[in-house]
Amino acid sequence: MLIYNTLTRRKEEFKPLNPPNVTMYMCGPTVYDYFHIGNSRSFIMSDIVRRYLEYKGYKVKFVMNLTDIEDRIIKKSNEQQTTAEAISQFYIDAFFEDIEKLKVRKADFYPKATSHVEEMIELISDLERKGIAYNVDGDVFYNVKKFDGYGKLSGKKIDELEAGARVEVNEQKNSPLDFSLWKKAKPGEPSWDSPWGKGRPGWHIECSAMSTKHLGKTVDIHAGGNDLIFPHHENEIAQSEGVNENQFVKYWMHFGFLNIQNEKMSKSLGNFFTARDVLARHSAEAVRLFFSQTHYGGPLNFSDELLTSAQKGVDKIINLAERFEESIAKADENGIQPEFALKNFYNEFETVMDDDFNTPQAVAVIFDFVRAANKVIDENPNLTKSFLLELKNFLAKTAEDVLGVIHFADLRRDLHSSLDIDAINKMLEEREAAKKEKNYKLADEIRNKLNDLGLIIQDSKTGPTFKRK
RNA sequence: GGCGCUGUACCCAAGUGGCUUAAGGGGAAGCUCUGCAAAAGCUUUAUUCGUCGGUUCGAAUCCGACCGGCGCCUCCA
Repeated sequence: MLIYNTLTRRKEEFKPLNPPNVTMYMCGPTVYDYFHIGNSRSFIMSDIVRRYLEYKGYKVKFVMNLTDIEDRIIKKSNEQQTTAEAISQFYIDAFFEDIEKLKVRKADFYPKATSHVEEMIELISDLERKGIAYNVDGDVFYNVKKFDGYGKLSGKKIDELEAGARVEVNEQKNSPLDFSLWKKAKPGEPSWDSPWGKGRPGWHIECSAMSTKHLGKTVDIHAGGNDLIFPHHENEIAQSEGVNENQFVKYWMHFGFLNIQNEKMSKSLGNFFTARDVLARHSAEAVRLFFSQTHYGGPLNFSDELLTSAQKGVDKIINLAERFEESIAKADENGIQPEFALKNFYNEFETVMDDDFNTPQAVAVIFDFVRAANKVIDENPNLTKSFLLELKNFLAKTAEDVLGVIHFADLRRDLHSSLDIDAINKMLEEREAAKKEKNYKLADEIRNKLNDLGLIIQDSKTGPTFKRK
């Protein structure tokens, strides 16, 4: 399978270090606020990458960091007159709630920055010993010129960056490009003891330290949003490879932005919706299908209309899933087992996903399957149970397990929770009777009543069925 | 200024040299089924891929120029 590697700007054959094991590190949230729907794109797409690797038989160890010490957290804690810890814990809880609602699978481990200060100090000390880091009165900086490969990920050259001159001027730094490894404590800030005095770690150092500690010196995949390429990931490479001679990351993956009216959605521009706001209006499945319908690397515009269209697509898949559930319940092994190119659908799905996770084409394969499956059910009233189960399994393995755009367990729950099935069946029988007497007025009245209960009635050759609106 | 992404139907979007005289979803229109609906199926909806040139037997796909949109270079998924 091929993965586009930001480092080489090419699609490369994916060869993990120790197959079938795969190590994957994803840059997680800074927990100073609820995350927005743009952030969700990275979380969901990395989730899909991880799920597909598992589909392929890899054993993935997936680690996502939680940045729980950072300027914005400190600022908020001062504003609210509480501790940084209280702020970060509040938003960590919120993060897990939202991630669960988005049906993003939990990482194997969520290391917190504040639990790894010791490891970060060690790493900074190593850099200092090697003459790469320098201490200026309690602030420690990374000397960018001491690392030959600086700029290799983002394609930047040190000279040009300096010419750019948008870098903040800090008299203490040797060069404006040098970045903070350790920040000297200011009054009222949380701090830790270190060889350089009280202070707190810089932002970039945490990922180097935690990735190495939990996944080893070389990680197979390191992922994050496009905006992390520079400086964050560039600096991670400088830190980790400055200390360890071996390669820090084999495959760098970066996710495109979610835009609003062609502008990047971001907190600073104020043009964002939180994930929880969006999930109040749309299903997680619609959000996931919406993201899956475009390639992970490019930009994508967000709007409620687009999510509504995605929901229509989800409904189409759900409809088929419900047909499966109903027909499987009724079916046995006395029936027809027609020709069906199931193997081709699997092959197609894998071929396109193997090509750098081409989820839009994978979605297309699923919709092709939906049409073909509907057709075979239409044309054959008595299919065998095993045949139907095989078809259902395709949806379960692709649409559910990999893309997460449908969930069979939710279907059953939706149908059977908080509904008086007996009463509904009784109303349906009355309606059938009315229909037989051609008392359509009464039949429609009953249907309207069921509509008011939130049910959609569908007549079919085998009798009426119902589903939730 | 440097680096990178991007322009395909009414909307979203895949495809990066012949398998595609362009997938899939939404929308729209017609038909089948239906008491009517709904669902599903079938059919139709880009001779054309920002513009202009070039390379090639052959280009949406390669090259050049131009026009337009966006991002990073500062915290940001």
